[in-house]
Amino acid sequence: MLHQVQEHSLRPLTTAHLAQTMSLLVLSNAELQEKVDAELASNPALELLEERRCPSCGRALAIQGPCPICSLGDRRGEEPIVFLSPRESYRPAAPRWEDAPLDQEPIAPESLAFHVIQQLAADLSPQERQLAAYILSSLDEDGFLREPVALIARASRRPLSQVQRVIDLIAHVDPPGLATQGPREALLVQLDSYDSRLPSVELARRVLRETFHELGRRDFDAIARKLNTRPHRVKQALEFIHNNLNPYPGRAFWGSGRQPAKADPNVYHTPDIQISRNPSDPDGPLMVEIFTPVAGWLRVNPLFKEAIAQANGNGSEEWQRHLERATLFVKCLKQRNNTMRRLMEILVAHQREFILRGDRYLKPLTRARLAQIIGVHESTISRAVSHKSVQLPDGRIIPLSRFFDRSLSVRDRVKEIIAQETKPLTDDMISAILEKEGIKVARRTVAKYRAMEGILPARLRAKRSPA
DNA sequence: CTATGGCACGGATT
DNA sequence: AATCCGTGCCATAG
Repeated sequence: MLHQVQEHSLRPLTTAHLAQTMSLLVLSNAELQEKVDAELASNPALELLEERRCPSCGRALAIQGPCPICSLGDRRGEEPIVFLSPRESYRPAAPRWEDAPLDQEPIAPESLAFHVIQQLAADLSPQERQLAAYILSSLDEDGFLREPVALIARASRRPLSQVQRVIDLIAHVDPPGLATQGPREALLVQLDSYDSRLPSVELARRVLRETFHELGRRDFDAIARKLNTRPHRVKQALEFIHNNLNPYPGRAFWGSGRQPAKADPNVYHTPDIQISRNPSDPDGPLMVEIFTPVAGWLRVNPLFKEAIAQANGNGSEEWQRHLERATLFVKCLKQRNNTMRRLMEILVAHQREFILRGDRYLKPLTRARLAQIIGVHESTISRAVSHKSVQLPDGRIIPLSRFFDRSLSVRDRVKEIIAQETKPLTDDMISAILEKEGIKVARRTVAKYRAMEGILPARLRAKRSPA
């Protein structure tokens, strides 16, 4: 029998509680959403309260108490502001282009389409610009072109080859992979910007072309068999894809959108957490929004509780079970939120430079160390970190685990060294340069970093091609 | 002969 | 206990 505890107690009540808290903690927001929906549907003791909005700014609130932004006052400094936030309030309205007329450019500045057209303008004839505008206006929320090319050709009365050419151009400019038919094609297009002489790149291409289905199930062995390679090479190739490519090119740009029906858990589409600058104080505290799966909030229905108390004992076993389950669920959610919140507070405070200035500034920090700081078990942090994605102020969506990437900053430096070289530097030389900067890495390791970033070895880099 | 990639080992991390 | 990661050694391509 559950007994009353204080509202903010973090102490687990029962082993069941502990187990469920853990199981909720690993879940990404999307996964949690399903769980909550299911629970809500099957348990009458659970009640979803209507969402509450901040009276002054209209922002939806996920917690009791005042709006975290409005009650900010004039907080300065670098301590991040971390708060929970119902996803709905953050989803910027997706651009609606479906009604865009063909004969004019219905393109607002700041929009994805504008961004693309800008890059393309010089290479397109006026005719083609119109066509591009039309194509861009037909993209779905993920940035994919679901409409068959032939249809577009007919609608716009242009030759198919021209339509295809424009699509290809669009696909190869900034958010690369835009206007393709789906994640697979998007990834393939993005692969084009890497050199096929790199083994991982070539294998990645084959994986996507020939074994996309198996890829979805992360079945390394099956892929390896089908492609006649070893599983560990497949793993490398997939790692490459995972680290360097984005299957939903449209999302990174305007941030978020509706969850695709079939979410690939290994891929980041819509973030679980969003970090942004405070618009009214860009150099001040960072705002960290941890999305919650429901708008409004969840609680045990007090009427239900009361009804049980009155019906005391007569055949209400099932109700009793519902009640306990609901109480537990709410409690676990609360604890999950709490853990996430504390995690992000420390993490963002510690990695502010990384968040604002880029990969180079990621400071080394292990999950174990963080666990020590917060005072929880390491496995708790591991769970909290896995399956989560974060959107940074610059719009990039990255896995939360990247905050713990030991080699990220060095890899970034390696990239820069190579970008600035006048003649190709060998791995040994790069290793030496790094050593002078106080970074001690073996030559072999430089080679690995290079490969991870999709950079060719020195001798194949002979010709520089300035953009 | 030199630069690089493959493999495997051992220590750290999860 | 399992996995990840940096590194050393060796084979090989250039």
